[in-house]
Amino acid sequence: MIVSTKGRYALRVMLCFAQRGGDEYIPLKEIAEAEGISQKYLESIMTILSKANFVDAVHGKGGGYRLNRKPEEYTVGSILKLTEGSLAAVSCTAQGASACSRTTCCQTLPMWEKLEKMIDEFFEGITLADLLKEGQV
Amino acid sequence: MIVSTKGRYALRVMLCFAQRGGDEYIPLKEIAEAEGISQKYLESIMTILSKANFVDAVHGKGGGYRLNRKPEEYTVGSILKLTEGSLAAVSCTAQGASACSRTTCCQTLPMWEKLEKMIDEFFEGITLADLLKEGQV
DNA sequence: CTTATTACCTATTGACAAAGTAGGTAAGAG
DNA sequence: CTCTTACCTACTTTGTCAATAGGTAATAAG
Repeated sequence: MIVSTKGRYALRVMLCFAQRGGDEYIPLKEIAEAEGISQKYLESIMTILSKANFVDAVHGKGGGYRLNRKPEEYTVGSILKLTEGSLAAVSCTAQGASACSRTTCCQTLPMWEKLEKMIDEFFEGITLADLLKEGQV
Repeated sequence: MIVSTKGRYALRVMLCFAQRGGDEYIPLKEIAEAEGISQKYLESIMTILSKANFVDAVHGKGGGYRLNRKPEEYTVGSILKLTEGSLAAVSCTAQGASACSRTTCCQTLPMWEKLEKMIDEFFEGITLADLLKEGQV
C-alpha cells in the first residue's frame, strides 16, 4: 500500500474544500461529518496541511479552514507527499537507501527507480481541479 | 510501500536462478548465503514459489530449486503478485473494495484505478530476462 | 539400511507503524 | 466572559511484516 488512509483522507478533504469554493472558513467538525471521518483523526491531518501552508486556519466562531490557492495549483502529488511523508513504492528508493549494501550492484534498483519516477509524474500531473472535473462526467 | 521485503527477495532470488542458468538444482542454503538473506525466511518464500509451480524442487543431496521456464517467461508482475498477494497501491483498489461505502460517488476512485492499471502494466512489461540485460549495461 | 542432505510444515516472537482515542491549552468572535 | 474553534501531547489498539524456532518427510550416497 503506497497511499495510506491519512493521504486518502487528506485528498478527499482538500477536494471537499475545493468543491465548496468561496472564501468562507469551514470548521473541521463540518468536514469530518460530511466525509465520515473521525474528528480527532482529521485534526492531525489538518494540522499538517495547515503547517505546510496548504490551507488557512482561523480560530474561534466563524473560523475553520479554507484553501489558500486555486484548485489547479494543488497537485495530488504535493498533498500526498506532504501527508504521507514519501511515496516510495519500495524501501530501496526511500530516504536512507544507503541502508542497502547492494545499491552498487543491485540489478533491480534501476527498475524501482523507474517506477518511482513514473508514480511521481503520475501524481504531479493531476490537480484538484482535474479531480473536480472528472467527478462531473 | 507497495512491494515489501518478501517480494523484493523473491525477485532477487529468481534473478539469481536465472543468472546461473543450467539445469542444476541449487539448494536454498546456497542462495540465502549468496544473497545475504535469512535462510529460514527464504524458506517461506521458496515454498510459495514452489507451490505456484514457478520453480522445481527436489529433496535430498543434489537437490534444491531451479527455474521451470526460460527467464523471459517470468514477468516481474507475476512474481510480485504471487509473493505479495496484491500490488494494490491503495486499499480502495484491493479486493473487498466494496468495504468503502463511497465507491459510487468517490471522486478519487478513477484516479486510483488508473494508477493501479499503470503499475500493473509496468510490472507485467518486465521479465527476468530484461533485468539480466540491464545488469550488463 | 543408515546417514547426511535437502525441502516442507506449523507456530511463535519482536518490532513497528498505522489508525484512532483522550484530554487538555490557546486564540479569537460575540 | 463565554462559546467556538484550532492546536498540542500522549496513549491505545490493531495488524502486518520480518525473522526465528523446532520439528517432519523425501531422496541420494555410502
